[in-house]
Amino acid sequence: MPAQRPRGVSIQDVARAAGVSRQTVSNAINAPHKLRADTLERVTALIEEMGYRPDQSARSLRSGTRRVIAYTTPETDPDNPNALMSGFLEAMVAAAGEAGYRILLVRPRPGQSKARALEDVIAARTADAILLSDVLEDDPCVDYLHETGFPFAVFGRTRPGMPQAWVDVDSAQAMIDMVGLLTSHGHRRVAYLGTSAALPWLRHREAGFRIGMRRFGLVGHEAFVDGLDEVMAVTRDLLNRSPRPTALVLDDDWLAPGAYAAAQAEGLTVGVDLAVTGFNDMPYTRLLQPALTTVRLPLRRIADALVSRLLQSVEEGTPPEAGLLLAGDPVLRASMTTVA
Amino acid sequence: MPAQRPRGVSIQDVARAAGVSRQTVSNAINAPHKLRADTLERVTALIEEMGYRPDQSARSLRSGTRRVIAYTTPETDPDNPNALMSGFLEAMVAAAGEAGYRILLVRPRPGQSKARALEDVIAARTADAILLSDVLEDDPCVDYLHETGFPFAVFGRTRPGMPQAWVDVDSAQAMIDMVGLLTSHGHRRVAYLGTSAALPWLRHREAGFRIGMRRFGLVGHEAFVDGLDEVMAVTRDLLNRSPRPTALVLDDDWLAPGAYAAAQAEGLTVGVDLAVTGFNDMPYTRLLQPALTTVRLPLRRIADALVSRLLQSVEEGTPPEAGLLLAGDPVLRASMTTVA
DNA sequence: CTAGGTCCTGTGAACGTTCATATCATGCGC
DNA sequence: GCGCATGATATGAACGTTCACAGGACCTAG
Repeated sequence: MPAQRPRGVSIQDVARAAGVSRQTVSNAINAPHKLRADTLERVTALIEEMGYRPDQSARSLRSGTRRVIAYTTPETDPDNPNALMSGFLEAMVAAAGEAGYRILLVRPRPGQSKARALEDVIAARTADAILLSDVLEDDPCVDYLHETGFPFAVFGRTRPGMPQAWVDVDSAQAMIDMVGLLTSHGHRRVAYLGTSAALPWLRHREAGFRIGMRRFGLVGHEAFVDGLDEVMAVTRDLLNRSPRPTALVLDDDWLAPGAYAAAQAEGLTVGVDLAVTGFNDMPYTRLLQPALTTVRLPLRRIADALVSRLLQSVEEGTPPEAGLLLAGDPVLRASMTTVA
Repeated sequence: MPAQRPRGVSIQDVARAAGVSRQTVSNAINAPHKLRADTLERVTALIEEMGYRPDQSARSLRSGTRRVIAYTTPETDPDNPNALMSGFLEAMVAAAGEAGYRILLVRPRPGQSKARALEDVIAARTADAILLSDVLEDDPCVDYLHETGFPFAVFGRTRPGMPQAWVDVDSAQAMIDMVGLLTSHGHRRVAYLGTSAALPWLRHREAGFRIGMRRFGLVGHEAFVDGLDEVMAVTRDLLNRSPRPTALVLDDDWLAPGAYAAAQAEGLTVGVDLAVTGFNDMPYTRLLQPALTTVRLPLRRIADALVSRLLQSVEEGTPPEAGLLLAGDPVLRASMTTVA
């Protein structure tokens, strides 16, 4: 038998203690301007003293608002761990917190689809809005949320027919900028090592690289790996193509340790004979020797934008008109080199 | 003015449609055995068809149970990013989910103490239980939760006077085992590179290393670094002490990239001339060249144990009698060497 | 002194569920 | 056929809050 946990201080208790009505106490919290200064002070003092906080469930039931954002955590692939998630969540918790919202982590039960898990969240009125990340081009979750009209936002992008409630990094531009950065350091022969997974953001980076190469008139090759094991071999091969590259652009930081080792195996010293750049600014990139030049995602700005879009959808009932692209910040570290 | 979101299907709607009472619908969900087979079938079919889910707030308000575990996310120090958090959270979400609970992320508002944030959670009846991690020896949060008697559990350890509702990795034993592993690979001279931060788990690892060294009769030196910048210099110095070590034990994976570079600077090849071991099995350790031998934390078992302890506290009202130490799994990778 | 406004505060109802309990039907033994 | 137990379903109340509105105090102008 579950132990009966004593209920806490209720609004009625405070009202009685203060000699006012429930509504007055409620107003002290939700609409302080409606109270006379002395009453307000007396009531708030008592609220503080008695440790009263409105019961979240009761408040939600009555007002219909939960002050909760549900986030469906993406399944992490052990082969390509989403080390980003930690930082992204951190930023989201902070941004949501400042707006008075909390993040609830939701995961489909075993055998349950992600869309079904969202259906539960909506039907059980667990959250006011839903946050998605790592969505694919034709993600069924987006379609489902679009149909229901439930407020949501996406870290990533949604396709044209869908609500444009998304915020993303301008990966293509960041790559163009990275090529520009290499150009300004004298590089002319730049190779690209990518991941072959069919993820939209990887394709954006690839496209950006190509645009940058054309724009700055550089030459180079591209190669793609399918898993960790291939990194060494493919990178060594890439470094041996002619013209031999002076810089190696990676589409993700996770390729860096392998690339460093491949360079060393080829007798090249990263940061001296070869420049290497990454993408994402994962925590460990600063630990590498030499530290990796990469693109930092503006996680806090992304989170702020997502929260403001979510709140707009919740409060006004209309999703944002257009997506928002935020610039990535290139971080120059020791893996960059200058070519005479 | 906030748009009025239409309320969803209520228990009354289903009851009317099925021609039964509210209570019967409620029983179909919460106590199916109380219904006659045909009624149950009819009602559940209708529940499914109408997409009815009990309103979480109403249910919580009435029953007093939220099915939510609050987790106060530790502040991540940018200098020592807690890459572990991602994996731990993942495991917690999964473990809690299987028990029908969800994880709510809570963070103190700016200028608010962590204990105060917990007070809010408890007073507002936002969660049934609280999960803490990264607690220090005399963490005020633990004292506070102890006083209030609110159900909680800790990833880490609590000091003797406190409720022993904790689960932790037996870091000391893992270090002893690691020294044993090195011994079995023929190592006799082993150096220890630690982090000087005053964190309990680091001290457990250090103590374990010393016990292991004594037990296996090995010799070696210890050195500690205070920040990233010192790793190179301190490691090189350590490698030059006499007797020159054949293995280097790190107290955390994050030291590995620097240690690798230091070894290289000393003309040593990790995985050939020098064995290096880490702790935590962070995602990037597999990417290093050579891949790092390290200690994997049994995150899923930790999460399961934490959830079962939390539920015990919630349902029976009494915290567990004693803490639980789980063994870490040594992961043998290419950074290990064999000494003749 | 009173009408009419402006604040401020109080009261009943409602949100959707589950608890406690009542009612009803059914089956069984005698 | 009757009393009684058993199991299935229904009813009223309660959880703690906020909404909508009613009421009261106070002030000012006529």
